[in-house]
Amino acid sequence: MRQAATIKDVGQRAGCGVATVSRVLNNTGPASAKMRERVLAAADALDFQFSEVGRSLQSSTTRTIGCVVPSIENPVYADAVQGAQAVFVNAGYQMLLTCTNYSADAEIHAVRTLIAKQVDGMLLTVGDAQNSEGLNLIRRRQLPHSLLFNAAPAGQTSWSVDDHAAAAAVADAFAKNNHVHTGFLALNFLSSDRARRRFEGFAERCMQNGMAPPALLEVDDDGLDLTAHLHGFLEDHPELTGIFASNDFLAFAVIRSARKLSIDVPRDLSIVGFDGIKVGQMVEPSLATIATTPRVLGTGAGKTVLSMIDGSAPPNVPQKEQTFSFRAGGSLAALTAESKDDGKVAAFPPSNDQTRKTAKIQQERPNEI
Amino acid sequence: MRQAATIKDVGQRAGCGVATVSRVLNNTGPASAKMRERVLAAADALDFQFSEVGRSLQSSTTRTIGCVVPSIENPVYADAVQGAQAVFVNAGYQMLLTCTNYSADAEIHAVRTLIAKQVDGMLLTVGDAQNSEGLNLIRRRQLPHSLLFNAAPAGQTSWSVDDHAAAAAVADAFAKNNHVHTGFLALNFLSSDRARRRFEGFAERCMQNGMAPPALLEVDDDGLDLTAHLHGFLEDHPELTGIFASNDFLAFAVIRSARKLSIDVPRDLSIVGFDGIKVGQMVEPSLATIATTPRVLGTGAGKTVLSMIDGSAPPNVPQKEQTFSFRAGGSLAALTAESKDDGKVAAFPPSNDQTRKTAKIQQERPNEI
DNA sequence: AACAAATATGGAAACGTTTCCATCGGGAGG
DNA sequence: CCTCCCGATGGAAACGTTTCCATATTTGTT
Repeated sequence: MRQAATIKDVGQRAGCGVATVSRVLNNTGPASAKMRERVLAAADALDFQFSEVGRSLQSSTTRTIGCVVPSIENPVYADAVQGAQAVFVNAGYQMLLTCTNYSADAEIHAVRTLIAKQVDGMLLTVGDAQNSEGLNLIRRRQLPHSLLFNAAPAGQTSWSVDDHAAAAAVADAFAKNNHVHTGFLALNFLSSDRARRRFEGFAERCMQNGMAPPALLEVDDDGLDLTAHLHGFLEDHPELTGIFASNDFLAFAVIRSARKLSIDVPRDLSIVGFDGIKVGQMVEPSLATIATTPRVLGTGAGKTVLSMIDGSAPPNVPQKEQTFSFRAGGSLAALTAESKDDGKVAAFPPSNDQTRKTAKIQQERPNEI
Repeated sequence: MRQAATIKDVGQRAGCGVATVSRVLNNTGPASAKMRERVLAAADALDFQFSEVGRSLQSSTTRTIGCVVPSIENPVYADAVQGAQAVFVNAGYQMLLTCTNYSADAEIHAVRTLIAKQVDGMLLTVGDAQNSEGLNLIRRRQLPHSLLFNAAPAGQTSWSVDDHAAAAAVADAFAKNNHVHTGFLALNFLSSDRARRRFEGFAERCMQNGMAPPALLEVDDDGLDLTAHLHGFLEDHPELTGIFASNDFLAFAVIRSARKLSIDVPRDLSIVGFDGIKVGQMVEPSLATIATTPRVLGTGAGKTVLSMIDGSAPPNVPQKEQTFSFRAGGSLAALTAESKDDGKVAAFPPSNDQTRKTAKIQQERPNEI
């Protein structure tokens, strides 16, 4: 039993040729009743299962789809991946998953390996869709694929959030609440075209709304403690009343750092996130954010790939405007006319002193109950 | 270029046999300088890549490892899976991922498919390790594998949190804070041996600590609104001062529902979670919980499987006691002697009556912010 | 009863590799 | 100059399937 049984073993035990075994077990072609029974019995006795690799070789199809995403620690990707995976199993496909950790090297390496493994299709989120070696390889090979969370280059299908428009909606939300001086906070700004699109959309609409151009704060470390960064940022830009974080985790990190710095959210500083992860609605203050539907995107992209494989009609990608919605939350508050006028001063009114002291103490013993 | 080139095509173009091509491209066996050059050129011109399925058939090895987990929407699994995946790529393996959504059917189906795909090993979190059809199949086939987040049956390796002891630590934390009447909240209680072990460990230690046996609240729907459940639960058990939620999301959901019911956390009700997801430390109040290290478990389990495959020495599994640690947080507060004495009355002092009324009203409009 | 037609069955090729083995050529040592 | 060896090379088998084709067996029709 150590070595798995092959179709040959079954044939031998059933006293017939391999062709017959194949026909019986696959229910393809004719077979007499007794033969059928003998084969079934033999297969059962030997715990026989067809080897997919033998099949793949002969059919030049692997019923496997490759999936490449930056990281599933981010629930946005996790949800999308899980949605796609569900679509795949339903259609009898398995999913080979690779996380690149936002590394272009890992990306191209993953694509190469998946191509060598002869995946029937591919689902991927690349760092930069305009300039991805892996993506080029896939195109050259004409492998069925769909992009996910990347803006589609002309004539390509892609399931993604309209980052540009969504970021513009954030600018509008700030404007509606009388904010003028805002900042944009990004992680992996260089290795992610998504963060860049969000910044562009945000900055553009800020201008259109007559707001100041947003200040850009880029952080590179993955640790969650932004306190020092935030402190420096606010010192450099004392007029800031709101920060747009390029994802919800970053937004949470800012809120926490603000708390440590005795800056009240939203009274002293408003925060808006991006993605709409579910904990955002469970905490106090709730997080104002762009709500997205990663699962929908994942299943859609999965179905697209499958349709390219079997030639069926692809699902319709959602209208750009339907890929997101602004979700109000307690972390974004309106600036009063007064505080709007003199900005920073209003942000730290005298009555705050008590608060600040308490906060300092907490900062020194952060893990205390 | 539509059909990928094979080694035969390369041989033809280079004017040599396939054996030579194989030797040159794999750097195995001798070859003259000119031959080497011609083969390399041909391979390059044809964009040649070896087909892994051909290789797999001949080597009866796929360099693929199967991974079966309930869901990567839970960051605990997501982290573990990503950790394992990183270990695998490093060793030149790819990972086939399947999420079962806590379904036993999906579990056995996934295992079967992965076996048919001839994975070299398997990493899995099953619903019930004592009674898993898939696990039995794997054992019968003597496939290298490791469990993850399941308690190991005798003599088996498993990378998991000591749920029992961790839950006991929660009971201790409640005891230290003078709580006597607690509840245990679980999702998927029936389909997850983890939740059951946590309940047992918790209940046992509660007894040992002279506390009341914990009340069990089981919810089955996946929606995040527990308000109605919580309300009913507290009505049935008015003496409750603390709730142990079997994971952090559930804990957040309880806190949110409590907020809707105008029950202050931690003053009126203490909450402790399980898992230690990172947002828990970013919110206010911070979440008291059992901190775990899913990534460590994932990488460990991954390495274990690899070691079983190549026969090398397996990594040491951590001591049971080192698989978790209690993390204090603002959601767990000490009961004052007074409130401890007369329980319920103190938890809902007269001044709270107003509160309770408000709560009822809010309950009728559960999704309001 | 004999023959046609249909049904059952097995042999063998093909899919893309690796690897064993045989062959072929040439240089060194006698 | 003849052997002996060693490096370079190609042929072919094997891995586990499916499927085409040929053959053998049954059934049905006159």
